[in-house]
Amino acid sequence: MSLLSPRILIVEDEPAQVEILRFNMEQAGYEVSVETDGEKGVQAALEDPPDLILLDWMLPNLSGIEACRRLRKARKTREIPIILLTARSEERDKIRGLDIGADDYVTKPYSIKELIARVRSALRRPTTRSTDGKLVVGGIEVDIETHKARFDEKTIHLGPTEFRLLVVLMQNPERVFSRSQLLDQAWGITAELDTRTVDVHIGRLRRALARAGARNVVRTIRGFGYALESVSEAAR
Amino acid sequence: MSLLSPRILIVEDEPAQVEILRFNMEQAGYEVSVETDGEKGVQAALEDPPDLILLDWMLPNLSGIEACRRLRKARKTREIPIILLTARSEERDKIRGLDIGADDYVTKPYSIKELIARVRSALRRPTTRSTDGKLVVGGIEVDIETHKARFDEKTIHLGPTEFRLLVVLMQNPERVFSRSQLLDQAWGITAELDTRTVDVHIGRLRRALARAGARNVVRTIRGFGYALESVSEAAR
DNA sequence: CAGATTTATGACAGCTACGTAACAGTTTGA
DNA sequence: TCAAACTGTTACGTAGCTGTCATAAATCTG
Repeated sequence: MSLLSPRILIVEDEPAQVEILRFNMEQAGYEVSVETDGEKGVQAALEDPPDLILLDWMLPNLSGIEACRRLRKARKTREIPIILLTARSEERDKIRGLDIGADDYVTKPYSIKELIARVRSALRRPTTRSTDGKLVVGGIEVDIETHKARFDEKTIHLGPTEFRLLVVLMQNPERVFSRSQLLDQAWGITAELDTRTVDVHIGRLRRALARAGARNVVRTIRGFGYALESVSEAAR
Repeated sequence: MSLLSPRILIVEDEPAQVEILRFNMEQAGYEVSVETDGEKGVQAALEDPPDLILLDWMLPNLSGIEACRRLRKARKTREIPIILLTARSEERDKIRGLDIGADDYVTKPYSIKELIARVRSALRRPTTRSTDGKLVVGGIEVDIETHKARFDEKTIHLGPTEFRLLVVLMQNPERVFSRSQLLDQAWGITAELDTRTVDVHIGRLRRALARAGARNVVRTIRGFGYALESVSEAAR
């Protein structure tokens, strides 16, 4: 998910509806973009994938159902939660939407409160937003889902920041990260911290790893930053 | 279970709901039959026992709760998983639903995806209910049907909320849940509560577990949330 | 080698997230 | 009906995490 507020793409042709949706979603703290037909909606989603899509059922150019199907086919948009907006009179059709992979649907007239609740819930759903799975690099094992880190069967105890730092490094073993890049990825874009702070946390991470027996794992690249040693030179 | 696709009996009086449910269940690969009141529902289930029953709470003729009770009494239907569908305003009733022996409940408005997931999960349970209608993690045993929890032969006394919380955690041992996710799952997606409320209930759950001798079961992940420890790490 | 530059580390004050008790408002069950 | 049980919120103490700085150590440069 974006580090800032989640981005929602609204695909809806009726201007009045658009305004209602836009207003409420913005109120709820989301960043909103709008497309007014199915074709453009799919295009926009492919070019710059949002975190969630609110998709009207009846659309000019490309029906909601077809748009939905296309979004599910493309890799870039496959995982994005889609909530269908359908009118009551379109009852029968709307149902079919779920079959093609919408996450949820809401019937008009809908309660804004309910819609927001569903949006929030969809964004939180772990199944959609899964970077999970285990990361294994040079004897170190990190499981994001259970939030556990181990080396050689021994649990590595890490603070929140150290954990995020380790995850970032492990997602790209061997790759060199500058201090600013690490700040971006492990702290968030908005962090305005002294880059020296990274040093300190790298130090703390190293100590935690050492306590579990993993040494020489985080490599210092003088003048550039840090990287993870993917081949365990510690196992010597 | 039937040799062909599992058969689901839907007992629900609102036509719109029926259509949504029927369509989605058929899409998910189940064979569907429908009854529109409690009396007929029980009859149909007795005559030709389905593999699972989706039971609306508010029904003409015979309330969901009563239907549920009758289904649990009859030998032919005793083993059939029942999922209760309840509206949010009927919140407190739903709790009673679990007492009567429903396997699970879903509050409206529910996400279709979630409902399907629960149906699948209920059907996945082997027919040997004695072992698998129960959740067992690290010495703790929870029986959703009877609404009872035990640790080491000792009964754990839990309030309704604590019980739901424990069930959610036990359905995914080790997995880390954020406070919001726990609110979604144990309270419902429309719940608008302070996330700190979760802390308090976790505390209550811990105390209840401790009274039965189960310690260090609920792990705190600072900055993230909570998870269930599947292997007792009492050694600390 | 000396001086310059960069990194490692210990110390520390401030802060945040967590655990818990207390409480008032409800619900439940006898 | 009343007593007991349950719920969500608040307040407060505390452990542990965070970011900064000062200083030591390492590395580079000429």
